[in-house]
Amino acid sequence: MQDKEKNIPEGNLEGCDCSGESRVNFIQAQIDDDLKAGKNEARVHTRFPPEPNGYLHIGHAKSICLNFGLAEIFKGFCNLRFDDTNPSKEEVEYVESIKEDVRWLGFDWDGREFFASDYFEKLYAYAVQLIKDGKAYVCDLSPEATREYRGTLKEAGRNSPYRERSVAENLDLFARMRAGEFADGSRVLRAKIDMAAGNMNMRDPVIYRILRAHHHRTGDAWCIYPMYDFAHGLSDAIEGITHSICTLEFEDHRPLYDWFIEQLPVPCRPRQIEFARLNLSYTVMSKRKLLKLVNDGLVDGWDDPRLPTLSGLRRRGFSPASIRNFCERIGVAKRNSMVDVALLEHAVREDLNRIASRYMAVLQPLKLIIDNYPEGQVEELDAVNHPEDPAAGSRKIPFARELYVERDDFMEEAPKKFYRLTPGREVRLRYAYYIRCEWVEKDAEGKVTVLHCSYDPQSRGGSSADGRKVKATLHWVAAPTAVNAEVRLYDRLFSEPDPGSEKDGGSFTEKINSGSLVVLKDCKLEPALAEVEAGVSVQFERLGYFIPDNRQRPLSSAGPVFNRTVTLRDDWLKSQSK
RNA sequence: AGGGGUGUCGUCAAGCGGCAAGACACAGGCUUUUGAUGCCUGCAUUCGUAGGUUCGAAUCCUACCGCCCCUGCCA
Repeated sequence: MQDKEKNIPEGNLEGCDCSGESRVNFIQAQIDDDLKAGKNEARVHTRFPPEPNGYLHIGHAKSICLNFGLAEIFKGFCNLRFDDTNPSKEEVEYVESIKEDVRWLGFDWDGREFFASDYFEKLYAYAVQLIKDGKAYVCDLSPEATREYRGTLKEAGRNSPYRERSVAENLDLFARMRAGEFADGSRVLRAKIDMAAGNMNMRDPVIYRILRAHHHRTGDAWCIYPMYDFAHGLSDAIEGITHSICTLEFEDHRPLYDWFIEQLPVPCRPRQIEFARLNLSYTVMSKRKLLKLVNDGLVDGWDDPRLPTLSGLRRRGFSPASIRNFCERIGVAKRNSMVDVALLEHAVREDLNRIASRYMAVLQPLKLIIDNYPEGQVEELDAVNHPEDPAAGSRKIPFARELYVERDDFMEEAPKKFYRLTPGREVRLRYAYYIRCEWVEKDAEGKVTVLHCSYDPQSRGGSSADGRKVKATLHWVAAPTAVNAEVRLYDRLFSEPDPGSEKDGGSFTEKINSGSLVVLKDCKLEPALAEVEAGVSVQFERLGYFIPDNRQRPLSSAGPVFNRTVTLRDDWLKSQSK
């Protein structure tokens, strides 16, 4: 480890958080090599290049953290560039949501906001240059014919009959394509490379197609649009990008990426490096599947708290820091893998445990009456807001003769390991008193409706005068001052680790976890919870982390609505399910 | 005539010829007015398999096996 640190160039040590706990990933190692070789003036400039055709998800977060992180580590820059070369799928709504999500995650592109469409004119000029150099030609083959001529994975393709058109004719035809003289799909501009290449991407790839669609930025100025392979690398070059980080499926495109850069007089020679995209267990990540869930009404929009979209995670209560930490921990490599959601859950708990104030809320209320407590009396008890952070201060909570406690905290016939409330047993009400269950009221079906208890006035605050111990501490809410609320309990959207795999035949929508959303309407909150501001995570003691739903109208008379981000770890529950 | 990748603990992931980091998960224990948090302990004699080179191999060589990606005028 000592030796390793010595190998890091002086200038990069500062600001590099490879000071011991985290190590360089393979991309950082490759960038180090490029820096040592003095490539691109020893600059590091990356970019995050989303196509504005959908919402960002946690897989994008991995890429965002990687690209912006690399720029920070190497003291370079990271651009935000929208890859908007296909107007038939892209919309402004998406560019806005993408910007909001990147900002929310905590990254700042500092004005370096670009669009591939900004370069349409330059890209067109590059294409003309290729034609002049005899490296591109206009092809009249239909889409079907093009496919047929391309050959198969095992057989070489055949040259297009239009491959040997003269430069003059190609120039004329390409200009007329732009001028709108030809129908959509009737002609394309193709790079002249090698129809026998083992790599399909090199079999004279299409670089411009005719497409009459309204573009969100250029309007109807163009009826021809560049393809990804042509536009992406050249946009990188135009922006002075040094390292173009993308996912594994583009590995096969790298020779083409390099080919365009080599053929044209570009200002910079970026290097494409691929890494494995993120797969998370118990969820789906593909845009197609997410879109289906949204369109089929299987979830409540793109920001449904069960979705791995950044807007969904935000609504669910995941903090930006927890997502960044998660992305840090999963690492970056080239092997396909599936990360356990438990790691994401761990990351939120870790962050929220640190920052969330504690409150008491009863989700499934069971009435509890303290028979020896003065009728009509209400007193204020002190409660700390955060047991590990004195600076968080304390608050008063009202206590009264009638309370609500959690249904799960009482069992008439308790198993040996259950040490919460049961007839005859004494437990502590957090920050309040020791109470003992004396008897229970039941309804006609035998369901317990009210717990009658006695309390020890000497135990005010939660500790007894004689020092006797009690095994359990329960959370509670005073009935007279309880705030009614709706609480939504979220769980993993799918019941299988890899719902996206189609190996078992079934559609992923059949694997939806029917218990992924449970809505509780008669929850009782301590008064202070009515004041929690939007976007602020809190802990309901002994239950989990919650956040006010961000779609609820502020003045709703129905009372607050909270979303459960994640439960607290629960060894008792765990031991029960075994 | 195919091309490109990749195989290290249940899940991620370091490792780059000198004797298998770390995290999550899991299992125990201590502390605790949250069965939370925190703390401690355990958890790969072995690196897809088989050969070879070497004093020494997860690291080098050879062969085999598995898995992923590629035949959009999508990105």
